[in-house]
Amino acid sequence: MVSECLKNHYFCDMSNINIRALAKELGLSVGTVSKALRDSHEISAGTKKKVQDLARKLNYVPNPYASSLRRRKSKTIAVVLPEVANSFFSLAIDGIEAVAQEKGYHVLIYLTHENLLKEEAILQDFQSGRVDGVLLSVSGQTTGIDHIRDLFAKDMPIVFFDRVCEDVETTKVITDDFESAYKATQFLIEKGCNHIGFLCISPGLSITIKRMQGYKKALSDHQRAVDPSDIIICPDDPDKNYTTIRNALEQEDRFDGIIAAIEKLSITTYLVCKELRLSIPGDVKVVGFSNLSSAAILNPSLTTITQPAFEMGKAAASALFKALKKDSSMPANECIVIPSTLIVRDSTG
Amino acid sequence: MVSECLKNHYFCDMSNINIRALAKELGLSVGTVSKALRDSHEISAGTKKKVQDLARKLNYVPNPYASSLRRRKSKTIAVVLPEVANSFFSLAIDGIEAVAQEKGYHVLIYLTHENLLKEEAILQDFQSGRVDGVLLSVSGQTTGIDHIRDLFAKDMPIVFFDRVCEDVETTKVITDDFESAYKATQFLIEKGCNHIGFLCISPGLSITIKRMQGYKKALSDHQRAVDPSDIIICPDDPDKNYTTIRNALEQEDRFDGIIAAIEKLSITTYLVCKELRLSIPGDVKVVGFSNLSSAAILNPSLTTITQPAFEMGKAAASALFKALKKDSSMPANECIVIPSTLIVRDSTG
DNA sequence: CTGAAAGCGCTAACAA
DNA sequence: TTGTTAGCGCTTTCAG
Repeated sequence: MVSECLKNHYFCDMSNINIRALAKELGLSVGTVSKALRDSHEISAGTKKKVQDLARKLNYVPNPYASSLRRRKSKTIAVVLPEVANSFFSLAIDGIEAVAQEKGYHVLIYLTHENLLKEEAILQDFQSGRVDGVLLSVSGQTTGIDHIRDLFAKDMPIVFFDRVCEDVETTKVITDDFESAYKATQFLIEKGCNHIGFLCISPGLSITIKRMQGYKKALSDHQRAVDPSDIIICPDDPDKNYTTIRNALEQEDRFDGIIAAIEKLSITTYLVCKELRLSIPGDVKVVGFSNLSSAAILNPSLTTITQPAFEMGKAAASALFKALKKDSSMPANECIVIPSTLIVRDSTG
Repeated sequence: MVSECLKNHYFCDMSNINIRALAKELGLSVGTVSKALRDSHEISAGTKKKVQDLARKLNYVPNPYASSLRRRKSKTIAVVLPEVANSFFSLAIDGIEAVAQEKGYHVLIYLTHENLLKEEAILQDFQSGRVDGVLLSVSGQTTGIDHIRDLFAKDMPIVFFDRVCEDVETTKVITDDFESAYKATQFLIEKGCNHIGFLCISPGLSITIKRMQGYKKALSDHQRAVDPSDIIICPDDPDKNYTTIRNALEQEDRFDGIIAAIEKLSITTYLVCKELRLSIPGDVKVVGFSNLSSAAILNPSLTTITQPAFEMGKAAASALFKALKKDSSMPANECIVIPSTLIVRDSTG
């Protein structure tokens, strides 16, 4: 029977029910109760049941911070991203969260807004042991990797996804950026394009480099000259990149084919073409790296290289949890490649 | 000078530098160091400087869990959402994160996937004190609110945004759903529509109800009968809601105007119209509640009611932090309404 | 202004 | 199988 004392306590502030209260109530020690709650094999079935029943009855919820402090494990991972208002990252988060929820982990989210200083500050904080592992897609400004190495050197498991750093020896989940860009470029060549532009944003990013390489390789494999001025590096600002793309398309010898290496650049390209009354695909054919759910109903529908965002999120999270399980072991130094799909629609004729 | 002992320790595992190590090194007590680090007024400027300098030099990072355990504050908030692969919620997270980062708070993210059981489990966990406050946008299945009340009753500050529960006396950040739907409906009437359909998903949701009321009121204010069968409740499944909408548009007396109360239903409507060779806006005019960045380049461009998602996220987070600052006080029982904008484009002729 | 000491709630040796 | 105890690292009285 529940004592008066405890009852009152219970009605006053349920959240103050702790292991000690349960122990006192049952005439057991805190150690026994702790083990019973964790379903330890060294506790008798009867005791376990009594403890668990009372815990449920009193709505006992363990204090995660006490547990984390003691066990040096937080059951929490961090996801560090450039931004979230972007279909790729949104879907990736969905995938990550699905796996984390299944494993009973909590997910802290941090946005760098493509700012290296923020990224550094965020990773620095993880030295505190706030999280057990990190899923990271680096900012567009991230060239140096000291801040990542620092954290990694202290045995923090880090798994990269999409925007990776080759130089850190850990698991990286990526899509086949080189091949996709190659395929897209080749496709535009086959469709008769003679002057194919490559639009990108952060030129230092792994994905940008790979995509650019795929683009260049496809051109040279098809006996096309690679003109550096066909690679347009846009500023990461909606208005400015509108101007940049507009300038490019106002040239005498403008592109008749465009590869937009980033989702938002496809949209800007469409807007510029509308403004300049250039027909897609008549005057310019467009392929975009994109996960837009609305790609099919754009005007015209957009040919995309669609990345397996959800799967990449899941794969990254799974790789991290694999490392966390056999604890004190770091993620394998491997690259998991999940292929993208070229979905042909009307923007390429 | 740093002692040999500490030096070795330092090189082995930086993260094990704690307050005690700093204290020992400086010949101070842990209490003094703790206060110096928190810039307490009861510590001399000289001592503070010495402590802070050493902390920086040794790259000391405080253990957040020890601090949380002791202070019963986690400096962490939770964001509980139905999903994230959705432009509204993505933008809202951006807004929330911006405020949280500024205030030095951490953000845990949880997705309910529109599932009430998950929502209950997630909120139940918060009883542990894992977070200092909760930003919540309820699932489509959430009709009962006992799980929310339970948490709220234990003094957990909760701020609702977008999908709110009227019955919980706390801050709610919403947009003017009734007025927006009214405006959209009126606009379609003015454009000559005689048979306006209202497409929605979760009929129990505050936003759905308000939008539906706005739709009905506009109809009756313009002497139109409100036919319940003009309100189409779609299942929350891409394939099924395609079928539902298709059925509706295959009727003899099909709609000549549609209000899509949810972003994804606009996209489905477009796909169905394409399939059935119905012209937008010729045969059917469409207005969608949507934050799609691609709305302007759809075929045809989509007239939208665009919600101030980012601002709503910021406002909700700000309201929560306001309550957290003057601690032990709960968020005001008020409704912050941030208006949406009707952006007229080609889908309404 | 600084130090000593008592915990926050939980876990994990080690004893019994 | 259960109990005892010593902390995890930090904060916060209260004394000095």
